[in-house]
Amino acid sequence: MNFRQLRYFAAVAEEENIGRAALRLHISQPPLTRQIQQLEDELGVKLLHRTSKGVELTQAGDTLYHEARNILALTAVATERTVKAEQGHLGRLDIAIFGSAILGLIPKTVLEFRNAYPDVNVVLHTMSKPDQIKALRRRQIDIGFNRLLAPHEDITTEVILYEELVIAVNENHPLAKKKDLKFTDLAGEPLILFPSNARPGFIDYAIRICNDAGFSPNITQEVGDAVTGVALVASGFGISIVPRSTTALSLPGVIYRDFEQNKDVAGLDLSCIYRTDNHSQILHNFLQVVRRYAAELEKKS
Amino acid sequence: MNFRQLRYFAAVAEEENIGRAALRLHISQPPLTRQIQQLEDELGVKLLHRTSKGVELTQAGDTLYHEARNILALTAVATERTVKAEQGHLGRLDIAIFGSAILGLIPKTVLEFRNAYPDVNVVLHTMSKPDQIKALRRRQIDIGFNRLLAPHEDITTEVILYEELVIAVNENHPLAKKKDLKFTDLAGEPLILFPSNARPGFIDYAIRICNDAGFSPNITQEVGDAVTGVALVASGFGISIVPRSTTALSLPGVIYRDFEQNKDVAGLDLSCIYRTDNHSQILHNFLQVVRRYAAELEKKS
DNA sequence: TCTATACCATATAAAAAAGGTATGTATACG
DNA sequence: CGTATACATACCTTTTTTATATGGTATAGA
Repeated sequence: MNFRQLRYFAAVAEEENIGRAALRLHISQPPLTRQIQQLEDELGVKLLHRTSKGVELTQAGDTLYHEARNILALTAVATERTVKAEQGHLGRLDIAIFGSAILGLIPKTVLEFRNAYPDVNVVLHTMSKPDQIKALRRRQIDIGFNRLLAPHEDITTEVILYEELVIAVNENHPLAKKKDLKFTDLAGEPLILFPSNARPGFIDYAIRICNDAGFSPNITQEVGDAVTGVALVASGFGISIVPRSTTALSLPGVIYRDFEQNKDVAGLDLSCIYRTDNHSQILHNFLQVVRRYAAELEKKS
Repeated sequence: MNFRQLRYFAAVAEEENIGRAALRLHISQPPLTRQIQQLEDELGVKLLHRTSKGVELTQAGDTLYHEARNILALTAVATERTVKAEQGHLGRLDIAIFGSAILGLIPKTVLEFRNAYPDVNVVLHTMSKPDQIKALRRRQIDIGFNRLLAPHEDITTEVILYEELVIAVNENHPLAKKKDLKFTDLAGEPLILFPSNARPGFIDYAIRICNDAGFSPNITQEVGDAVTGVALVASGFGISIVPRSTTALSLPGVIYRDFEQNKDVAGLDLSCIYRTDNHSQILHNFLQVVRRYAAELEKKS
């Protein structure tokens, strides 16, 4: 059995007349007769009653006709889906994010991507930095988002955006009133930093930039994620340095303040990582959405 | 696209190696390479990444692989179902019955047929005699059951069984005590007959056989079906003549009595009708079940 | 760095399949 | 009783598919 025979048979079934079906198929009548005969021989089943005015389906023929329509329709869908898959409109994208990355760019990007590519199944995984690298190599994820990423041989690191650091203080804290906030004003202040569960991370980076500024930070608390950290600021446990995207999280009593001459204060990257040898069109499409969205953010600021 | 290409591609996808797949398919490697290339060209889609150790599926290739498996499986099922349909194991059978035929042979036959041919969809239609003929001609039904059928040119009438007539009387009625019941004993008795909604029917037949016996029947009541008729007998409205199969219906106060020398009293056929040109295997299989069951009944009596 | 090996790709000739034309056969219809 | 219509068959041509032989490329090991 082959597609041609099914296609031919469906035409004959619909026309109930071999000659007319042949006309419709743009072939002559004898080859069509032969193809139907071959189909019957191969199945060992009479599909048509030959009458003087044409043919009519036997019960077996009727059954096969419905099956054939089904198969032919499915085949059309199959090619369609294959082409869609090639264009990155169909498939699956596994994205790794880190805890506090739920804020800001990532959720909006993912949302936009899902709208643009509704047939791509997007799966989000929360993963630490080293786990993201491992999962990429194991091909468990296609792309990961993180900060302060070290370069790897087989993995491309692409900086999506650079975020300035801002300070989160309780509204009752003296620094909340002070203008022209400088980085060195943090000396001696009780610092709350996150995340504490991925090393090397923001904390190590914060220590380094404090040292560069000429003082040792007084880290009183390490927490796992931004929400907890800012919550502690709200409760008056101390102050915190956070990337600007965290300001999307507004808690009562918490005030975010820019540093004076922010350009001089070191900022923080948000990067994504993916296997350099991953030429998936889906990944490519997703990266385009990310880049476009990041460029928009850049323009606004 | 054709089945061969899908079959070949599925093998390549599973082996991840064209040479090995060719071995499995019992063809040499170059034609397989070419078939895959043609498939790719036709779809305009790269299905495989060629590597040094073999091939691996692209996202499009993976998509097509799953579709291909689906189509191939469906095709196998299609041939299976077509053969089953030819053997009368798959399809639909529309049966027409008349009101009181719910008793006796028909339900048991249908049940047995459904057990033997579970993939045949049996649909029962309640229909009067002329409607059955019409529905047969319109191919709305495949077979009808009825009594006292006139012959038709295009329709085969097959007597399934011949039922003797018995009398249904109330236990308090004088005839209930009388032995050696003769047909002429019915003269003057109030008769309840059915069905009243299909002419010519049993009623006309009853009038005729009474006339033949030398008296005019005293028909006091015509009702639509056996259940109502026998219920009236139970209530003492009169007596009734019924085919023996009706005795399956036992109501309090109703006694069924045979006629003496029953052979002489005319009986009643139960026949089935079907289009003479209907060579459906399903119908054939159903008729076999009916005949076997009728033969069993015959043997018992 | 060279060679052996294991792949996939290409070229060509033979075999198989599909298509076309002409003709045959059966049935309905005027 | 001939004509028209529809499917079947015979025979030849064209296209498609396969196998064999050969070439090219990347990897592994000496």
